[in-house]
Amino acid sequence: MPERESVSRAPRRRSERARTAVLDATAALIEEVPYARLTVEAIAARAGVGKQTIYRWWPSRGAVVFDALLERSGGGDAALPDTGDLRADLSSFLRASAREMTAPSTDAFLRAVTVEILQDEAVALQYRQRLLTPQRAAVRQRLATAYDAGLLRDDVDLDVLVECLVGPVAGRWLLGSGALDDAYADAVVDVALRGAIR
Amino acid sequence: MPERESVSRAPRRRSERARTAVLDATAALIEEVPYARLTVEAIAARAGVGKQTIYRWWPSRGAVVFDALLERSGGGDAALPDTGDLRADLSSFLRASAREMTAPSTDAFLRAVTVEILQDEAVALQYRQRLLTPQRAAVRQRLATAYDAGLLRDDVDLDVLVECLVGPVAGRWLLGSGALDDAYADAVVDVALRGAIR
Amino acid sequence: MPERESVSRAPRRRSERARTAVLDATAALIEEVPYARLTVEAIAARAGVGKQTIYRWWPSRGAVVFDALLERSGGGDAALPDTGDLRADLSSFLRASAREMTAPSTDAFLRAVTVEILQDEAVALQYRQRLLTPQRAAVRQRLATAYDAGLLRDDVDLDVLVECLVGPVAGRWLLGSGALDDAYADAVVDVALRGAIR
Amino acid sequence: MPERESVSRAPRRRSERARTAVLDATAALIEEVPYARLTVEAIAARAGVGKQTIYRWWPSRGAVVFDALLERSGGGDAALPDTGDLRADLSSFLRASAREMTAPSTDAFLRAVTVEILQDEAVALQYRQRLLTPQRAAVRQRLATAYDAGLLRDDVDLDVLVECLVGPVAGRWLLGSGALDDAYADAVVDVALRGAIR
DNA sequence: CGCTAAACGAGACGGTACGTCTGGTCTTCAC
DNA sequence: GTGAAGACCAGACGTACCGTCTCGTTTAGCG
Repeated sequence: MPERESVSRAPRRRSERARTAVLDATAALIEEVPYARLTVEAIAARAGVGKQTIYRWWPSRGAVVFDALLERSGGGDAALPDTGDLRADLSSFLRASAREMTAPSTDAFLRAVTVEILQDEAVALQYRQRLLTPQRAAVRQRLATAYDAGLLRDDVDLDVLVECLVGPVAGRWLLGSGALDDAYADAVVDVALRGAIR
Repeated sequence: MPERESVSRAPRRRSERARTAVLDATAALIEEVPYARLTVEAIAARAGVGKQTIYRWWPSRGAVVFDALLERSGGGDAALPDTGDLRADLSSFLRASAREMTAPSTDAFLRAVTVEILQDEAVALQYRQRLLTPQRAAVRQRLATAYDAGLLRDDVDLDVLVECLVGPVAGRWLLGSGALDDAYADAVVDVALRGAIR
Repeated sequence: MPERESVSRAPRRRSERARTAVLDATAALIEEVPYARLTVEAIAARAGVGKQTIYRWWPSRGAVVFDALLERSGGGDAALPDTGDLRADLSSFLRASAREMTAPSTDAFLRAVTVEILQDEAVALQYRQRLLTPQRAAVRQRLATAYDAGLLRDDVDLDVLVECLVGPVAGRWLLGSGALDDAYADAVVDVALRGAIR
Repeated sequence: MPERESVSRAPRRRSERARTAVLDATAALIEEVPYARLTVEAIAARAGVGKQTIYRWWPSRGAVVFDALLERSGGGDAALPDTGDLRADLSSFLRASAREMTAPSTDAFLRAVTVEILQDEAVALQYRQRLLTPQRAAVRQRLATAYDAGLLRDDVDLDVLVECLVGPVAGRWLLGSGALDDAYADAVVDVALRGAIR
């Protein structure tokens, strides 16, 4: 079992101090400056680190940013609670997601990572594997429970259902096409769930 | 009624030749080079135009790219056809959208514009007003017809319904989390529509 | 006999107002901004004239500057006074020249024109013909009078003598290698004249 | 005793290779293109150096050009030979100077530096200190020897005498007002010296 | 416990592109 | 039909960062 997993290369005699300083500086700067102006030099300066130390361990700015997001999200693979009330569980999850996404700090981070995802397939892959998949698996798990309990239609595709819940919220966040509030979260749950329950 | 509306500034004695050359060059380059390496200098060179001519009429690279997309999308406010079969109409729309998004040319353009949307609220606003809103209005119109015909539940929010159709598809495109094929389009229509019909 | 002579092209139906405005603006700007930053655009703007009007009548910035100097110097071909005292006449001439050259306004103008002379043979030629030669002729004339009166050695070359008077003063102005005061003017006259008188 | 002194800033961990390449490229270009079209970019390109490397160590194009001249002139503080014949020594010095100034390569360099001297007092100061003063001191030294030997008049100012020798030659070079040949050099020596000897 | 190799901070380097400024030309419109 | 206004193509300006490459200086692990 590898001790550290990330987009950065394998450490040999790596300074944990430097690594942490870089990721912290990155997190701080992401919230302070527009992402287009977030430079590796600024990260290095803020972290009190040589540029080479960054380029030694990360292949690109995007990788640093992604690692910073990883560090921040921790495991993130917390399963959805199961109160027995599917609609309520989904609603509280989607409400929490929406709330989180609109927090300035998360918003800035997410924008940065999304920009990288759009331009670098390697980051996109990492994002899917290490953040997206676990998150969706958690939702899917809750739905699977309901499915096994016979609450959902036989012909429903759980993966599609997950995306029908998460997609609209992500869309609003990305495009700013409307308020990302509890009401919206619930409305999405309503539509998706009504289309799935037996 | 203004003759030309875009994110570029109001023209005074502007060269249409230069304007067109810039947008064409931009469209061509977007498909040829990774967006991160699409430079204003390259656009100017390709267009046979001075850099100043670009900076005179557009505030940023993002604005040029957005204008190029506008030019490309033309009106784009084509209404959805109404064959009387709501499910079929939505399905064919979503299938077409998915197919369009995966075309390399559109994909590259969309990635570029999305990157700008994420980093420049002015572009995001323009995108919403001039592309997103008309497109969604078209879908909404088709749904409204069905609603008026009493096919949909009384309590359904048409705007949310639109997003439940479009959001998941956009999500897959953005994150590459699965195939963007006809089957997926239909599955989304199934879930969304089953949750909306009376 | 041409009506106007200068480095500018031949007039056809030229606006005297524009011509004067350009030369005045040039003179004003030469004193206000470092010559390296004196742009044709600035002259045009200051003169309330289109750039094309300048380029239509003058081949280069240097030509404008030179014309402005011409306008300023007027004829300039005033002969040296002849009080009968050669040394006194030369001294007062050289003193006046030195004083003139150190006046900020003349200094700036002279620097500008010298820069052009160094880089544009056409300007250099015009300068020699229209300003330098008349000035030196005036000095030479005074020396010739003395020569004819038998005051100077037979073998003296009057042209060289003129340059031995003017050269050192010009050198000090150009290089700032010492004070350009009356004492220096007199000292130069002393050396040159003592080497020339019988 | 500092190892290198110039208008460039103090080196810290400067690349001698880059420094030399820049000065060599500058020297080459000065002879090839009119000074007005000598750009920093061209120097950088020719030297195989980044523009920033030039701007890091020199404050302006003029400073680079001056440094290139310094490099070229080497010490330059060679004393005048003393054959015992003052007139001959001065004559050969002035003839050599005149010949040197008319060599295309030196001429181009000198024009460039003079343009800078006229527009940048910092360059003018450096020129006086590092090139003009040593050169004049050499001439003055030869004159002083003659003075101490009682060959010159008591009341002669050696500095003025130096300028009466050098000034006319410089004037002809600057203005192109006549041939810069041996005859002229001798004529100037004649006038100046005849005005100075006892 | 001292050697040695690496990782480190610093920052110069060759480059690329930025956004601005100006040169000189060409076009439009008012007088 | 000239001249002001100013857009146009071109290209240099001086700056900001890129990613690479020395520099000496820690620092960690092995021998």
